[in-house]
Amino acid sequence: MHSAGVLTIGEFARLTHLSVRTLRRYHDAGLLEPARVDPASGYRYYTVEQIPTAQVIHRLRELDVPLADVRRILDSPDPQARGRLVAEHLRRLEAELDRTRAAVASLRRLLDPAPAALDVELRRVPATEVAAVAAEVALTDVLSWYAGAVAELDAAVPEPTGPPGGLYDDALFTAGRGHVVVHRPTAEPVRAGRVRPMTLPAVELAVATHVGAHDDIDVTYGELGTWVVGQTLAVAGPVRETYLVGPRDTPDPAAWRTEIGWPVFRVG
Amino acid sequence: MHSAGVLTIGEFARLTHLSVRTLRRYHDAGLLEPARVDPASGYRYYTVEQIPTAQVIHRLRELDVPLADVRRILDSPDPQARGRLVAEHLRRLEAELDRTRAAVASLRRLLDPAPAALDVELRRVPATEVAAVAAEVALTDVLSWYAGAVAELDAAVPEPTGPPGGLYDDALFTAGRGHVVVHRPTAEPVRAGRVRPMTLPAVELAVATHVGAHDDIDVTYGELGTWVVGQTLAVAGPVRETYLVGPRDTPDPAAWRTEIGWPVFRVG
DNA sequence: CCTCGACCTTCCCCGGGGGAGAGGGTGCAC
DNA sequence: GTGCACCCTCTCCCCCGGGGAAGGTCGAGG
Repeated sequence: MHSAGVLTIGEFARLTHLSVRTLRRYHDAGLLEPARVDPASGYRYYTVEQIPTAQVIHRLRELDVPLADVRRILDSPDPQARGRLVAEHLRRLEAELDRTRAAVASLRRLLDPAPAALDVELRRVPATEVAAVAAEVALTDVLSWYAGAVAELDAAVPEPTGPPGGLYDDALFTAGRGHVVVHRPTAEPVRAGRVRPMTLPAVELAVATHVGAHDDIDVTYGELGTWVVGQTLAVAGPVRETYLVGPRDTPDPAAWRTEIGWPVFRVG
Repeated sequence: MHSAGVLTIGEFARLTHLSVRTLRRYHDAGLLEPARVDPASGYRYYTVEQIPTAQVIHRLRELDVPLADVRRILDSPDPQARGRLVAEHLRRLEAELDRTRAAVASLRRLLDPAPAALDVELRRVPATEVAAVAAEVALTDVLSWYAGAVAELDAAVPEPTGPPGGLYDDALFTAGRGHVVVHRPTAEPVRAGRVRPMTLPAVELAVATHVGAHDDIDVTYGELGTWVVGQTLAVAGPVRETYLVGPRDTPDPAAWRTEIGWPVFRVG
């Protein structure tokens, strides 16, 4: 069984620096079909022409591309489609890198004692008429969903009477998905596309303003919660955020200001 | 049960944006002990003072720090020790980022058609006397092990008669760990520390030279293997690498030259 | 023919959770 | 008193990309 260019799985493994185990798995997953499988013995035979494919798979796996996506990339017929899929994964890597950087920065701030006290205000808010887009959203999708919803909202609301805001169900954070509303206050009811008129009920809010990008926002949530509990109050979602200064206003995250309003009620 | 500052697990989850499930898991793992556990009901009670700890854990998990390491970080008493552990993880992240960058660059090269043909030479090599450091090494540790071994070797060998080289067992790549030897040719036997005299046996080698950093080296291995198979030869490890130009010579990876010699034998 | 290595399949394990469901206790409002 | 939201424990199963081991079969060489 040594015709020229035909390799057993072990030889192929040595030439590609993949393990035999991994090659079998790639076969089962439909990623790298052996050139021939002996029907009697089940032996897998590979050819040298498959080495470059194996190397591409190897690189994609080093980039943590899931096997299913690797298959899609390899199956896409023309190089352009392939390039698009790869580029999309690279964008995903970039985004993850941004998140990592943000977590590192936030961790440094958490470990350095940052005693800056938070201003918290108790505010009674009347019922408000808004134009809103609402949906059940997963936590991982909330940023992209928000981008689309706010764009549609901006297009539909000609003269908003205040900055945009959002309502976030507790379950979004504790269960990973929940009801989310993005809204802008309006004088007239607006109904277009996904946009619907909506009345935000009157509530009593504990309000604090978060300064900076949102990577740290749970810290402000924690401080706000600490204050609320210290006042013998309790929180009762959904929480309201108001984007006083956001990416629409300035590209510098350090200048962003987000008002967090947590509905409270008295305990005991 | 609503004394000021004491929270049920659900309330604590809302304040920290962690799931109830995860908080229970962190308790079981000894990461975040509730301030009080009711012996009758088993209810976990947390205090607002624990919020910052929960946030640090959250950040570390965002950085993929394993729970066991998170525990070590939290358990380390003084802030300096903590900072060291965190810094160590950040270094690990940096290293991974480097690997990711290398994989991206290599992937681009693989997807662009790079037809540059490889020069392969069949060479009969006589037995050679060398000074060597050998060990059983895991693939993940090979770079750091190599750095230490080559430093010791350089210190022990006053007048090497050629560039440094390495021997790598097949199992290193296919099983993740294997026998590795780093050596330099010498006129006189050298024995110091881990350094031992050794005779490299005479073999017939298929030799190719890899140009550039080692992130791509498996591509050259694949091309060399393709050539060998095309000559109706077969490879038989361990493979030999000779570092003609390496990091010791120039910091520019593009100028590095690594000779790869694969022992071959005739088939059929 | 026998042995040995290479190959085959199948099953369990890892980590850090998510999800579901059973079976029961707790605390608060109506 | 009753409903209901919340909490408890416990048990299984799932995700992913492998690693490892068990036990069987194949092929080549002496």
